[in-house]
Amino acid sequence: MNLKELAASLGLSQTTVSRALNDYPEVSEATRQRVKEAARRNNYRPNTRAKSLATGRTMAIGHVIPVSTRHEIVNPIFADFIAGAGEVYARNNHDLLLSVVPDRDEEQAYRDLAAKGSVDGAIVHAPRPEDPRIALLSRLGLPFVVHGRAGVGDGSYSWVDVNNRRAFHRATEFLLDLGHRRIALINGQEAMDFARRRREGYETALAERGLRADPALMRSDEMTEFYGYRSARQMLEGPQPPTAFLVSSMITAIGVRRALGDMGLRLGRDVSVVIHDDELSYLRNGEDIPIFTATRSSVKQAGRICAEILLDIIRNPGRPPRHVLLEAELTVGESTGPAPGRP
Amino acid sequence: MNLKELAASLGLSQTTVSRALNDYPEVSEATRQRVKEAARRNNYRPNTRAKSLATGRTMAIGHVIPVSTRHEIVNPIFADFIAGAGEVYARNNHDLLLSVVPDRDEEQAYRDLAAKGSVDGAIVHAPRPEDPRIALLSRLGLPFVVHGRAGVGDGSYSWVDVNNRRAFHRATEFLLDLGHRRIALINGQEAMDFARRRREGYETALAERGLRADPALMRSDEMTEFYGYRSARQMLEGPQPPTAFLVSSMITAIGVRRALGDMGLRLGRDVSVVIHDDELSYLRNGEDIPIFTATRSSVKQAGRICAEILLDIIRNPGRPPRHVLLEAELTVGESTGPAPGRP
DNA sequence: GTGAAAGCGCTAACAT
DNA sequence: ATGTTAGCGCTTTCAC
Repeated sequence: MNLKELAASLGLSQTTVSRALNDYPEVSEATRQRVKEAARRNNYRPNTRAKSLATGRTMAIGHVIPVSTRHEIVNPIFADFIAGAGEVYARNNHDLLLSVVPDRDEEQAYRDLAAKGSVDGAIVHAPRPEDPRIALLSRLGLPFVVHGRAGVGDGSYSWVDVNNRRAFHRATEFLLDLGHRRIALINGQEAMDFARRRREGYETALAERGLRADPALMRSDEMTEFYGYRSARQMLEGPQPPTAFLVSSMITAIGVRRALGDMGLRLGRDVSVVIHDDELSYLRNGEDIPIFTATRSSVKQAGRICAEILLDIIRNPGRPPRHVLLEAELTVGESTGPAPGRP
Repeated sequence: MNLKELAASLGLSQTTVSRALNDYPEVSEATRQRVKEAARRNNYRPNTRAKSLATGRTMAIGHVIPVSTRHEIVNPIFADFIAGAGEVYARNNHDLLLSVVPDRDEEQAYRDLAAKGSVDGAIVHAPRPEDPRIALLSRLGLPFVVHGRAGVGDGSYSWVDVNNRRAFHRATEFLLDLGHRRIALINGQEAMDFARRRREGYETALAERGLRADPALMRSDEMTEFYGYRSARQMLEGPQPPTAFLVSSMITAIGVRRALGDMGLRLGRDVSVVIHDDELSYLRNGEDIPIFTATRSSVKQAGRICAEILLDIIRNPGRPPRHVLLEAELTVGESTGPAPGRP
């Protein structure tokens, strides 16, 4: 059923029906009721294409998900973020347009979104330092919000990020307080902004206690299970093994734990592990994770906030950019132990 | 730049330009070249809204992702499936419209997609037995493909599924061949079609060797890590512990492995674990998983196939429904061992 | 308070 | 081979 038919069935003009449905004040209350009731009865929904053509607003937001040409697997972060954002869109009658593109032609994807006029705004995922997409979107005049930061010119656009620096700072402090002195950092690729910040937090916390980060205890790579396993084994078999690990992702932490298992080491007795990740609520029930910061649910929250800011920007252009820094929760589980040989 | 402006800049009518760009045969080759070149230069993209209004085709596919009202986390399966489907859409110039809805009003979401005319077809995720969405979509006349099966009337619509029955049948046989007799099944909720099929495969394989499934070794629940931990501990502490586990998801398997670790049991020596899951390529590098069937990448493949079938249905209405049953790969890792006390 | 008519950007039937 | 025109379903002036 379309507007024309609905109007005909009511003996009214399309105009009046449209106005009634869109809550224009000049329609009489009686008419409005009658129209709305009929619309409900007929499960009438205005055709979004026609509506957006007429209004110039698409009521849709674009998300561009880069998929690695090297891996089959998609980062589950995207799923949670999008779930959060999708919630907000649904509440605000917006659609979510998802473009899955090989990571090399991400830019063209944004260019297309703008040129085809299919969205009112876009979300930028996984920004890299000096990310060209940001300049591009500014140039195109397409409203956008970044999940994370690109490092430079962060003040000129809106972003929502987790306070990675502080999360790792606090986690490191926590381990230091337990008496640990040799704390390993198994980090993500430093090409990613968040990994750089995590390292800074870690190094700063050490420095504040007069300690220097030991390069032998630091790794930076793509966060796979095997990377965690390999790194942990190498370090633990080294001359001065760590007594604690800071790990950047759950899947990598699983690898670390496998290494511990293979070497007969036990969490909370021989070694402590801290994980910063956004997937951990998966494991939470089990309570076997000594400490962790941030959860995948906080990513969902980031998705919600990004979406809300973007919708706000679209509704109120010209406002100054907004920045939200989410604090990661630091949770301490039962099996966290002091450094071996300490009280 | 829109069609009008492009046409004006070329001194041609909109019609000719439109025809040239859409490869209509009646345009002269010279004109076509000239038009296409100008379009390229100006980064012209037809406005999708206008186009779909004019053609009646939206060139968009809807995916409805139900999010549990109980959990924050989104099943990563969706992400991989959508990545696969998205690839196909991109190749075929289709958009992907994602609706994130609370699992209780999924049906309304499909109803809306149809009424708002925002998509040409839809994918049905995670079908349940006698899923009402299937009847609904048939009634609405919206083309659709189901990822999985709803159990009854499977012949009447198109679906793509993994052969869960056979996967579990083979995995069980494999363990039986290793000498295992007490094989535990830690399954998903039987409200899900795939879980039922997995159990059938398991039971059949046992029956074929004259064994009966022991209810004490079977569990069915939502697949969390703690569920795996709890189930494994209970069984292993019971009077007749299992020597092998068939586990329905990676995260649950992590729980099982934690239980083994806590009890001082080792994989491939004391216990074997088989995992059927779609997330396992995560762990694959590490090669510590004795056996597994299907991988998350096969879900991506399922996404591709679903998308291709759907596009085909849209292009060629009235063809008989198509059914694709993907065989799960069965991979055997190094640490798979014979049943304890056997050669 | 309601309606007629124009127009959003495109395609497609109908000229020529 | 190219152009004119109508129309997709809606919103939005403008008129009454």
